[in-house]
Amino acid sequence: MAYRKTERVREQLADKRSRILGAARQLISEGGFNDAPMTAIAGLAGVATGTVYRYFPSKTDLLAEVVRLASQRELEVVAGIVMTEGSAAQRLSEAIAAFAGRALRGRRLAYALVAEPVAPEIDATRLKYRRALGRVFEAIIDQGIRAGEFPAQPVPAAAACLVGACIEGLVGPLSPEAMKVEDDGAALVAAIQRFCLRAVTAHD
Amino acid sequence: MAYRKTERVREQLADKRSRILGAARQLISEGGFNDAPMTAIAGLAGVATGTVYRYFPSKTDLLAEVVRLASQRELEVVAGIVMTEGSAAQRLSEAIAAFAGRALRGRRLAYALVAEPVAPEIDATRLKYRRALGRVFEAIIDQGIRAGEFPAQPVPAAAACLVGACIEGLVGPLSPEAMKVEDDGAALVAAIQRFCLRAVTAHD
DNA sequence: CAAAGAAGTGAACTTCGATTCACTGTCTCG
DNA sequence: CGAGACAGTGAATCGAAGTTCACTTCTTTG
Repeated sequence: MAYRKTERVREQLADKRSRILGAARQLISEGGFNDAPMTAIAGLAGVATGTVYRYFPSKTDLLAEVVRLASQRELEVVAGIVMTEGSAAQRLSEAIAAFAGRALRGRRLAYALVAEPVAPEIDATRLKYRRALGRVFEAIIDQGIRAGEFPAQPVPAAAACLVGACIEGLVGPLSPEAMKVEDDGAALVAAIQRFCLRAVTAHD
Repeated sequence: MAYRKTERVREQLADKRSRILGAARQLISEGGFNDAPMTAIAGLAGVATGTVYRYFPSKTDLLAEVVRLASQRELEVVAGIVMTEGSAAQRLSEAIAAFAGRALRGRRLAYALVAEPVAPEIDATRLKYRRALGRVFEAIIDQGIRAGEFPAQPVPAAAACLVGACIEGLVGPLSPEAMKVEDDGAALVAAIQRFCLRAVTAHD
């Protein structure tokens, strides 16, 4: 009589959930948040609109989850680098290269993740990610100062500036309008890298 | 028979136009774009909703004009500094201080101007302003390099990084959530200033 | 297999704010 | 003044999503 979910069903549900998330992510990657209405997401995922609401209480929740997952991934990559061996300068350099490089590869999504207009509630998730990225930079700067590699400096402010320099250095090329020009990604990343290193390593 | 606008009428019209712009600007300054629906703008300006459409073809146009005017003003201040006497480093320092200081004073508006979620069309206007700010920085860096003050460096990238550093260094404190904490504005501006100067003046 | 419970459906509903427009008020000029 | 033209009004309209829900389809269990 009672209906117990079997393991197979449980998997199908999890599957469908990630299909929906994947569809949303793809639409956002291609056309930004504006090109991801519920009907389109549902359509791409191969389910009816109503079904989406069995998995996510609202569109905001769904989008926030997409942002959270994508951001989390980026953060992990950068944070992983902080833990490696090497001088602070080296690791900072690598972290920036990783962040910028990945952003350049997945341009549209990166733009949505860091810069595109969205609802405040989703923006909060995005902001959290920025802060986390900031903390990663803070950690490296802190280590650099203590190791005598970097001069003393206000760490949170410097970290925020680093985040900003990376993002804006990319948002120019990232922004939808500018995306037509196929610029030299490697050179751009290198320029940003050097800019950031000079900023934290130089003495006033 | 014909109806020629007299000078007085012409003035009244221009007046009403700027009253509407002012109302929109005020609402945006207080609560961001979301707190500025047409009815509220019209109400604050003391006209009917329909009247607004005699002055602006659409809400987008109205908001874009507000952004344009506000941005223009900021740009003028910064650009004015480039033209003054003094070393490139000095002027860069002053330009940053002016930009950051003004932004900190008019926080909510500054946030709306640089970071708040908006319609793509308005975003384009905002982007234009960022680019213009970038060009100002480019000019200073260029002069610094030619004067031998700064080392050679990719100028557009460096300028973009400067813009980003300034904005992000502020958006942390600017963002609506963080606005409760009353931090030390002067210290923050000083930190950003030094960060930026180190970045452009130091040798690799 | 039949019943019960869960998942899926998508058309209809709701909301919300931009935009319109038929009408009224105001001004210029002969 | 009176006609013609412009300005102002705000309730009604419209459009665009997000969300709901009565109904269908599928899955499990006795």
